[in-house]
Amino acid sequence: MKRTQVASLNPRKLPAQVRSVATVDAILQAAIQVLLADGFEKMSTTRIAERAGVSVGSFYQYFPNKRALLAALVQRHVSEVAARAERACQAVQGATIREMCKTIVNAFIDAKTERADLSRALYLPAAVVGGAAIVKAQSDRVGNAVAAMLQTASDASFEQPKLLSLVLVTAVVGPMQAVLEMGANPELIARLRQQLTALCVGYLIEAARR
Amino acid sequence: MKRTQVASLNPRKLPAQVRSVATVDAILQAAIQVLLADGFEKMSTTRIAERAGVSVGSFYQYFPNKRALLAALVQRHVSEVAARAERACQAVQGATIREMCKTIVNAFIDAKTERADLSRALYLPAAVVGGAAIVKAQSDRVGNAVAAMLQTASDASFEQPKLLSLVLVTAVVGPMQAVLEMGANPELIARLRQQLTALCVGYLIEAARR
Amino acid sequence: MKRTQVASLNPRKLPAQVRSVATVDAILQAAIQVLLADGFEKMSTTRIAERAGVSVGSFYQYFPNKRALLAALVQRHVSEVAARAERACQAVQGATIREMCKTIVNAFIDAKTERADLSRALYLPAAVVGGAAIVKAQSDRVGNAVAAMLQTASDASFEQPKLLSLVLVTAVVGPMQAVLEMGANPELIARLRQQLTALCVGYLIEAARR
Amino acid sequence: MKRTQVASLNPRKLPAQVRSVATVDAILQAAIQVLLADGFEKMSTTRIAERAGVSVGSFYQYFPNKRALLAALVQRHVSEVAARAERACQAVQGATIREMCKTIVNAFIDAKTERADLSRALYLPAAVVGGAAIVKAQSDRVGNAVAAMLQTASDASFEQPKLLSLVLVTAVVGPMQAVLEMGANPELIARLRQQLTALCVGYLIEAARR
DNA sequence: CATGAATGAGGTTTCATTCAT
DNA sequence: TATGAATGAAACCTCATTCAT
Repeated sequence: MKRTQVASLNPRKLPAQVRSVATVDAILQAAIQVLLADGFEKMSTTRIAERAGVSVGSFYQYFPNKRALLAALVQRHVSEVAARAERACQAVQGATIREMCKTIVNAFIDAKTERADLSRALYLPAAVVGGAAIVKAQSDRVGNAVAAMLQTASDASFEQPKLLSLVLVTAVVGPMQAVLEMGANPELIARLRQQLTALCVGYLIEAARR
Repeated sequence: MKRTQVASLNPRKLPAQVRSVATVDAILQAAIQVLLADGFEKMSTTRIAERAGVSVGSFYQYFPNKRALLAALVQRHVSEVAARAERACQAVQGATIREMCKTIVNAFIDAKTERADLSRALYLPAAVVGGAAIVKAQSDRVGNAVAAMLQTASDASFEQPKLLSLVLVTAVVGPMQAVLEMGANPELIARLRQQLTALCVGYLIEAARR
Repeated sequence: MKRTQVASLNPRKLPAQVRSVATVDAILQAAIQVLLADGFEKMSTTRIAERAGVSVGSFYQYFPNKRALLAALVQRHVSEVAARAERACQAVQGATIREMCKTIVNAFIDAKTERADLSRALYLPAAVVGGAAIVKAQSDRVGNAVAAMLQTASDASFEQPKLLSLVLVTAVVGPMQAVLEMGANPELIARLRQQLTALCVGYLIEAARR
Repeated sequence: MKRTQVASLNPRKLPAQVRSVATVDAILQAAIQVLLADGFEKMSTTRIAERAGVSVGSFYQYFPNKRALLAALVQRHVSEVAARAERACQAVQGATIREMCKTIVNAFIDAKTERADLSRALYLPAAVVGGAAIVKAQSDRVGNAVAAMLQTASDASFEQPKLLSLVLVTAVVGPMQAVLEMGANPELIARLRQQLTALCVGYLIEAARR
């Protein structure tokens, strides 16, 4: 992260050829491996390239700088989680509040626990890369999906669906992270599902009441 | 010729003389200034010492390494926020659930917004330093206080106060962070107070119901 | 934020391209120059790289750390002296004891005086780098050659050739070093040749007698 | 060994008072302890002072700089060994060559093995401090004693006793060091006594013959 | 396009030495 | 005299990035 920070984070060129796609993918995979195996501090461009089986030069053919790689990494992960949540939202249109909450909480927990290690490991890269923005974008995306879903609830209606969704989505992350940090044993996860559902349901009821 | 580096994060030497205390304090203050003004990446020990008006040598007289300083910084901040929350909890023993939630949410938001910039800026140091542990410790502390408070609620009783408190405390952080990230304008903060209170109240009611 | 340092003394990368070979060589030469001109204490990696006309980065591309360079330096020197002695031993197979002693003493003195300055200067690096091991290895090598040679002596036979050789080889170093330290004028060197030969011959006769 | 190297190596003041003597001694002892326990690289003035139970300031009251301490350390050790050898020489005036050699070799080996660890550990300090000079001085001292002894030999007479003594004294060190490095087990030491005696006797006979 | 040797600013940390108290 | 906080030059080493081949 030493020299210039000016360069944009967009990929330097669109991988038109098949080989390019493969290379980019190899680099991203290698980055994850290095991150998980050696930690963020040891995650150097050289090491990543080595692990990916390409030269550092090639690395810079596909990413303008290291930040861009980190951003891509975070982007990919976050947006996959978001996509899942989105799908879950669409699947329960028209259901009851409780049904809705149960569904998306489960989707979220499943997505997170499946790649719990990566999730934790990406914490630092996200922070470095200004992940807030990326996370924000995806949160909004999920927020929109949630808002849309809430509008269809069979047993309640809401006045400020946008704000509600934001709170809902961000509130759920903290407890999840905490439990992941505590070691994520199945029994604890199970209780977390109940509690997060209760958190969401309770909030929505309380918010709807006014 | 380098030397081995075991080095705990504990302070290298407890400041005995008056001069020492001043030095340590100057270093901590300078660290915060540098972090806020130049950002985490530029936060080098040299620069901190310079800003503090002491030599690098003095820095290392009191901190075994850079991590230790970061840890101290995070520790100080987090534990002050925790202390506030703790005091708020004790102040509303015996009140209603709604009263309790309103009080601690406000205390939390006040503590965070007062030093909003620092709060945001410490995010990355915390991540680097394994802040999870520090945050966990303080969360537990607040969690205990919250649990104790909940036991005295005049209008409800709870079966798993520990788990409830954990979820409560960690759930509140995300929305706060998100709003801080969005620029923390007063109007938004005001709405956040309502929503977080609703979140907590709703959760507690929902949890008590079973 | 430092990283752990395990780092063996083995070269970090084997120079493949022509350019690399030149770089490594330039570094080794520069190291010797700095050692001789400025002394061991002033022999920093920066200074060496500077003198070699390369960047510090290049230095660390080929040597994992400073110790490794020192080790390489000592290794090269010691093993060249050893090689010479070895060749001398093979050249006088079957001769008389006196002939043998004269030959290897001369070979040893020649090798040492030719690069007398380097020999003296490498004393400290060797000590720092645990040169004992390197020297030991090469001593053994010479010892073996000497032992083999002794077995072919036309006028004597020995019972413990290994032990004899060890003593012989190590005994010869001290007086040599002492004379080097005294300024190594030709007249003194000449007398040293006689005395060391006498030392060796006398020892062998005395040892054979039993 | 950082700053000025100009300052003399002589003690800054003669310890006139008893307390002073005790302090100097404590420092020297502490230095040895640190050297043996932590190694030369970790042997800092601060650590030595700490171990000695005095402040760094006091350290510099008694030694003008670190080199002076090292020099004193080496001096003390080497001169004690020399004194022993000297006494041994005087004790065998008028004896036969073989008797003489046996005696001084034993004296030397005894002195060295008694403090074998210290002997090895002082190797590096000696090199750093220009121990050559110190060792030279003591070697000369021993050389003189040996020369004087040789003059009284009952069964031989020598033409160049000074040169002979120098070679004798320095020749004996190498094998000793080698054996110490190999682990110094008693059986090996015993054989070393024989071999070194043979080395000396053989040399003297050979030298006397001409 | 790929390679990987080269770069060098800059980071962290040590430690001999001084001097105000 | 003793203390130990403070100093700061300088050492080692890393790693994102470039560019000649």
